[in-house]
Amino acid sequence: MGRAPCCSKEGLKKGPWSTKEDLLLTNFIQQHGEGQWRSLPKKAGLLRCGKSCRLRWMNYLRPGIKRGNFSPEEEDLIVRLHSLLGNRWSLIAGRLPGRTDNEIKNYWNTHLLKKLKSSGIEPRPPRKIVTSKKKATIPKIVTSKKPANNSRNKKLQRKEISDHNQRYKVYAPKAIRLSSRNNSVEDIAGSVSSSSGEVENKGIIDGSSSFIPWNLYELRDDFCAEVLTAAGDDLSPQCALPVGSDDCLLDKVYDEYLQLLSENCFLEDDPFGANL
DNA sequence: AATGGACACAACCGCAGAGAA
DNA sequence: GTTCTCTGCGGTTGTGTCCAT
Repeated sequence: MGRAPCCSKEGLKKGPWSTKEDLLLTNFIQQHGEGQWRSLPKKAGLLRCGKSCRLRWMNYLRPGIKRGNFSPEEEDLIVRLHSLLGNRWSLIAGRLPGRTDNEIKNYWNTHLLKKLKSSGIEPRPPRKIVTSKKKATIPKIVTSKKPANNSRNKKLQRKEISDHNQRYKVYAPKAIRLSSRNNSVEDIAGSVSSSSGEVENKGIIDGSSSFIPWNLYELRDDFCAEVLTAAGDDLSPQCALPVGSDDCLLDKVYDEYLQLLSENCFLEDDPFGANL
């Protein structure tokens, strides 16, 4: 059974938002609050899909969104958190006051990755598992930055990737949903631990062998989760810093993080052995 | 001035978890 | 237990801008 589309796409506007649309959305949310995204566009008089409205609000219009250049402290924190958490952008964003996951993700992909690579650092790639215990090389499907702009090609490409993934059982950590409904750090730690266990049983392909500062890329997720849990570090957004909070909070997070690392992430010797 | 490639970032897409029906 | 809707996530794409030629 196919999934119903989030909304009827017919007659809906796509692409960049106009000032007028922004105003309509902002006014509506100020009056009625967030939520009910599906019905919101109609009520607010917008020709947009609810998903698009939500994204626009969350990433751009929401009060307290900090825009512009990332400070060196923020950069550093992102790199460190990424080394611990991987591409869990929402978690990382939760520790950076006023920054959105989308912004951090973009910044990582466009600036930080290059920066790290130019310094000879190869951030840990997404971890993959294989069914065979023997380590294998997974051929990569490379998608060009600007693929042919036709839907048939896109479909073919997706099918290709899907087939590829099925064949090689690419392990991509699931996104952990961060809502008011769930996601205590135990949930996160649990999910990380369990997935790591699976990885351990089935073997790991670890493409990262470059030197990484702070030794963090050598950490295994489960250990990191334990470290964070043991330190009482709740990575859930409930505990995240409020958007638009005082800048000194960033320093606080940073200090807290450094302290955490100094207490737990010594890693002079690899505590996990060399069998990763 | 025109052009084309690289880059940056906003926005879109598909997937999946959670809860309601 | 099943299906559906809402919501949130990460990955990917589209497009505007910059810059070198």
